[in-house]
Amino acid sequence: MYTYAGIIVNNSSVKLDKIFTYKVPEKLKDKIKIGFRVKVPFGKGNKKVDGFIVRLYENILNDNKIKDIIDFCDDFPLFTLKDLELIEEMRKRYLCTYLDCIKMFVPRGILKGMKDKEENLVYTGREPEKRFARDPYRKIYKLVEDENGKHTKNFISEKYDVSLSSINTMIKHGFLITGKSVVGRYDDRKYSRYSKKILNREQQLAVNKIMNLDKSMFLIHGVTGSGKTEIYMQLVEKAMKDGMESIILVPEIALTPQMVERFKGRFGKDISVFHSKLSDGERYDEWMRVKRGQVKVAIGARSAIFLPFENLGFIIIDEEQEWSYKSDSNPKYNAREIGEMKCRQYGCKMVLGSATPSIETYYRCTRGEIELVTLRNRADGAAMPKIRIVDMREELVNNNKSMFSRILYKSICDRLNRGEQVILFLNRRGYSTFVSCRKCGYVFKCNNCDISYTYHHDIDKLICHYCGSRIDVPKVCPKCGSKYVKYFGVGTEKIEKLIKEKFPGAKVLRMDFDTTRKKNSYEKIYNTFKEGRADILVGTQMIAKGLDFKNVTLVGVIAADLSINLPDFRSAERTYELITQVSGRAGRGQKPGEVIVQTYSPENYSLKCAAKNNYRDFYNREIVVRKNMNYPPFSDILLINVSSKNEGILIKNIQNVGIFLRNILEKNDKIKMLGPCPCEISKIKEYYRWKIMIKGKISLNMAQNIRKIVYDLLKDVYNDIRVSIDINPTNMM
DNA sequence: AGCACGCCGACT
DNA sequence: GTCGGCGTGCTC
Repeated sequence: MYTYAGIIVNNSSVKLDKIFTYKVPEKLKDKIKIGFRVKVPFGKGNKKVDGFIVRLYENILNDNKIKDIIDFCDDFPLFTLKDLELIEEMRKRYLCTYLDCIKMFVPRGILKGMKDKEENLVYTGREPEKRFARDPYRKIYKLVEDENGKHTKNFISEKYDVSLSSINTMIKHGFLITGKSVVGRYDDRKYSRYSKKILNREQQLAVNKIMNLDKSMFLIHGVTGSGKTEIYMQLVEKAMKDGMESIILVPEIALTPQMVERFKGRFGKDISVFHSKLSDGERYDEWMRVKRGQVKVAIGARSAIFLPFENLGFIIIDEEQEWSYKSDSNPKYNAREIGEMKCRQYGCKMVLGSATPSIETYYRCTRGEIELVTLRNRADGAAMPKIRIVDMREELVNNNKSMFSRILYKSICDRLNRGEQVILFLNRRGYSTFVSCRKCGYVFKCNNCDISYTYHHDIDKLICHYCGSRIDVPKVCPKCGSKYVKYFGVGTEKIEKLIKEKFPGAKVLRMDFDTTRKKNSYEKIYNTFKEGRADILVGTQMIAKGLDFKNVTLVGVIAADLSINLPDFRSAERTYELITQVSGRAGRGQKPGEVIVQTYSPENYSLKCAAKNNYRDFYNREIVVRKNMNYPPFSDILLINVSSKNEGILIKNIQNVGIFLRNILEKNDKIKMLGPCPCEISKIKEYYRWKIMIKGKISLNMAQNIRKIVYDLLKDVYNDIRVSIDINPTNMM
């Protein structure tokens, strides 16, 4: 019998991140368990707040000051003992609060007091008689009889165009009966069957290896189009036959209708789909379906890793290198790492898949921690596209100052003549990426951010891509008054315009943040291009992944240098990935594909290796760089970011934190501290930003200490300074 | 985070 | 002599 319980209060303050002890009243004693949400009196006013049970004690040392739990909030615990283990581990590892972690395991709907959705459904009663034995009553009675207890009266009235008042009359006389029942909020429309495919030899070997080898982690390294999805599906199916459940994680962007269709088409009602567009209610329902054991498979973005399965067989993470698996708000978890923790807990297998694995994961393969499974061929036997690197410096020498190399220009002409489609990729939206004065060099910058304005031609305004502020285009330089205001740098909008000028006969579409803002505009552009109603698609990052157009035979990368030159140790890895991914958009049908990559640094090894489609070569070069520079996977990086509207207070305090940390870290020669220094983007939305980077083998304890020091030193300026501490962030800026 | 306590100035 | 300003500190 437990008499006392340790509780985490539902209040997100860092200062309340501790376990409070409460007394369990007699009436709850026999039912109390870890994971229950309870109502407790809290604070001087004994305000009723929610709390989560994380400890149970038979006795405690002294119980003065201790208050009683009022009651349970739900009739079942919201998380299990295993979940609690994970919560504790996450709190340590991701340097956040208990509550931050607990919230990942509990759908928001429950905390908001949502319940199952109930509706008054209509059933048949006794048959209409006497003056009611005629239409419309008989007709309505028949309609209801056909789908007894399936619909609400409003639905019937709308669908079959009968009057609501007739239905009400029938209910009044007992010809129809209404009854409350629980209805799902999830979409239960039927999907056309997506039938099982026969695996080729390579795929079959992969499935066998994963099923039979006594290892828990696997990486499927397969070229784009090698049929990884079918492998996942067959693994999941095998697990289902053994009564085991599976989670499949995909990057948010990949949760396209096509992907969902495939999985629903194969697994029907047994699968639950999670994506960021679900409402709280839909999310709640899907979570409950998992909790009640009604679904065996879930596919979703990173947060789906927390679904309450209890009998896991597989955790599958597609495109494992994707940064979107790492959360950028607390808890700053990486779903890959959570997957690994769950694997240990449940003894299940984890399967990572990628055409361009992260350096960290591949390194672990070479060390035998993860079993490598390689797929060398495309499932349908199609050839990989040919990638050509074009040196833009030579174009300049040959007096070609345009954005298009001669070969790209000629290739586009070819495709247009043959009626094939072209994709042009440029990772920058807008028209001109900066505007400056030719006389004094003044660059137009946003007042709220340390970012130059981007000129957008279609609305004829300057826009800040960080805070969204927009201003009219100045006619004269605000600094020197000259009229020589000029536009530099090229974005997708300008590429679209240039293409229209150079190829007046071609139909051009643009897909970027600006053209897909409206609902369904993404699908619209996608379908227009897919159905061949356009010849050239210009786009940003957005078009790099997943899109499958059979008639695209040419992909042009306008400026590969953009991603090469980012101030981030992962820029080479990202460049390799990007080039490989955009290349994957070419030649997906019968006709072979070609890729043209324009750059000013053609000797760059990530480009060269991507062009040869040789991941091993790339990895071997990159891992040496990481080793020499002591970057992950050979070290951890702890990034402390602080921001404030008050630059003076910010600098003074971060300098102080810097001095303290340096003092402590100096003793450890395995750890290096860089900064404090302003971030690359030193101001966003009126907030000045500074950072401290700590690099080396950082133990959990060390990280915990650093966090404590930072929070202690900043506790008096808590209202003025925002702090973020991130272990192994994806974005170094 | 929120709330109470507490110690100062302005006002009935 | 009281009302209310927000600085300080605690919450089982």
